Amino acid sequence: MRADAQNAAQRRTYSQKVAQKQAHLLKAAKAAFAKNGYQGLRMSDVAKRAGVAEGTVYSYYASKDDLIRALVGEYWATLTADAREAIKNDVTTDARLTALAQFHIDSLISRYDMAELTITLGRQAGSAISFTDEVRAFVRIFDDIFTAGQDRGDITQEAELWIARDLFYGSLEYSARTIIMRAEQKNQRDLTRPVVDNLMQVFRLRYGAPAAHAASGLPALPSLIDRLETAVTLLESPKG
Amino acid sequence: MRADAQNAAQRRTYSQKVAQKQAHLLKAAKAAFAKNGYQGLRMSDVAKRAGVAEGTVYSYYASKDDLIRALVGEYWATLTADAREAIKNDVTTDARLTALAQFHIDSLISRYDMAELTITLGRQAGSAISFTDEVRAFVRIFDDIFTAGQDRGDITQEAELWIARDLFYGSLEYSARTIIMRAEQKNQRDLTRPVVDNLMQVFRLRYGAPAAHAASGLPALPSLIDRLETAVTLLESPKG
DNA sequence: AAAAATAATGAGTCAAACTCAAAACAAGAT
DNA sequence: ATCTTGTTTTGAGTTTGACTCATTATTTTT
Repeated sequence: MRADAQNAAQRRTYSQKVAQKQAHLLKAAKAAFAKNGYQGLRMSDVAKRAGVAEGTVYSYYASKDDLIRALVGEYWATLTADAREAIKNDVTTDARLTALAQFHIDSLISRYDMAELTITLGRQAGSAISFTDEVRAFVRIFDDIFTAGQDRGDITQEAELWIARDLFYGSLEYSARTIIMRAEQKNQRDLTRPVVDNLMQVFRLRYGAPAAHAASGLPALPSLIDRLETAVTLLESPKG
Repeated sequence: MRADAQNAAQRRTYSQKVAQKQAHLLKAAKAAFAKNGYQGLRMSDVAKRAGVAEGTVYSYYASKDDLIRALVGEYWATLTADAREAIKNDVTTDARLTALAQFHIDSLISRYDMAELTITLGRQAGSAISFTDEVRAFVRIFDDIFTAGQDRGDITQEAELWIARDLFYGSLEYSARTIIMRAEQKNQRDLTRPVVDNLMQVFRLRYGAPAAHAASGLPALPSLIDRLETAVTLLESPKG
């Protein structure tokens, strides 16, 4: 089996341990990467850790980048599963988004290198950024909650999904970076909480999630404003 | 002069063209980088473009990373100057933030590779992210507008600067990425505008910028809400 | 114009990704 | 069981490209 893992995985005859071997190599790569990062990862080290010759690694992954890409893909796949798990007990749109935000910023902080690599690898050869299916699957978690929220009437219809999504993930990622830079902090939850709170506050204000009132103590917009302004107009009119 | 540009620049005697030479090399590096990116940049290519031997490059920049770092630093320095230029005609907090947002997302789209590199380089050797002074100077533009806005009463006092900043830059950076991915678009302004509009809307809602009403047509919060609720309470009370 | 200090040069070193011909192995076929 | 054929593994060798350093060229000082 040379260089094309996809095809090999589908072949019926001969040893069918390809997937297993790949997973084994990936595990070795994971350890090697964790130790030294992307630049510091040596293919020879991966081979040694996996207990195979260097050439063998290349028959499963065509290049170092290919290997790292698989690593990143696996990371996102796990992340997606974990994120879905993390939000599954929450029923309201608001609570689900909050749980997702908290989960995401925590994950980012613990493995920021992965998020970074995701971006870096995308650009490598060609000029345009391209994400793997795994990343798309992760992003879809937000999309699902958001559009479901729209269907339920928790979220304003006029919202542009992609912009809301970028606001959500973008701010969390940036804040994760900021928090990592202030490395001293022991209890990082003290820093992530305000970030999540602020983001959710913003979401409630901008994208209106009436269902969330009780929990947040914030007024729902814009319905409340409409009610108030109507009332005030009456109050302020000569007639009284 | 060997490997330590800082010291050399301070020396009085001998040829004082060091800074000039460095700039010349940087220009060559810029061209080489623009063509092939970080991985694709060859030190030999830089030398050839600058019309010097490869060893000479190393006497001005100790390593490839060092050279790239200088490149990124110069990019941010220019960006900072341009950004300050772009906002200098706007006087209100709201208009200044809008101008900065629009400028930033446009810049990101035209040179996304630089923003990317900034993050990548930070992590390189050590484990913690570290930004250059140039990046800090750029970030400070937002901080200056924001704190000045707080002083003027345009922005709510309780706002946490760093969280607001991350929301601002984070969402813009993410959206820039999204827009780049949809490469077909000719007139990208059609895509950046809604992003900026949405972000500013969010900022007005969350951080309250009363000065912006007229322009946006949006009510200022929370002061308006307070006023309205007081009025409605009166209206709704038995007394009338 | 000789000596001293500094800078530029490029052939050479070295590390690490990647290749490939040969060896080892597995699965039928006889 | 043994042979044949197809598959996988191997690791010595190639290649690439960052980086070094003894030598040469240039500039400044005396």
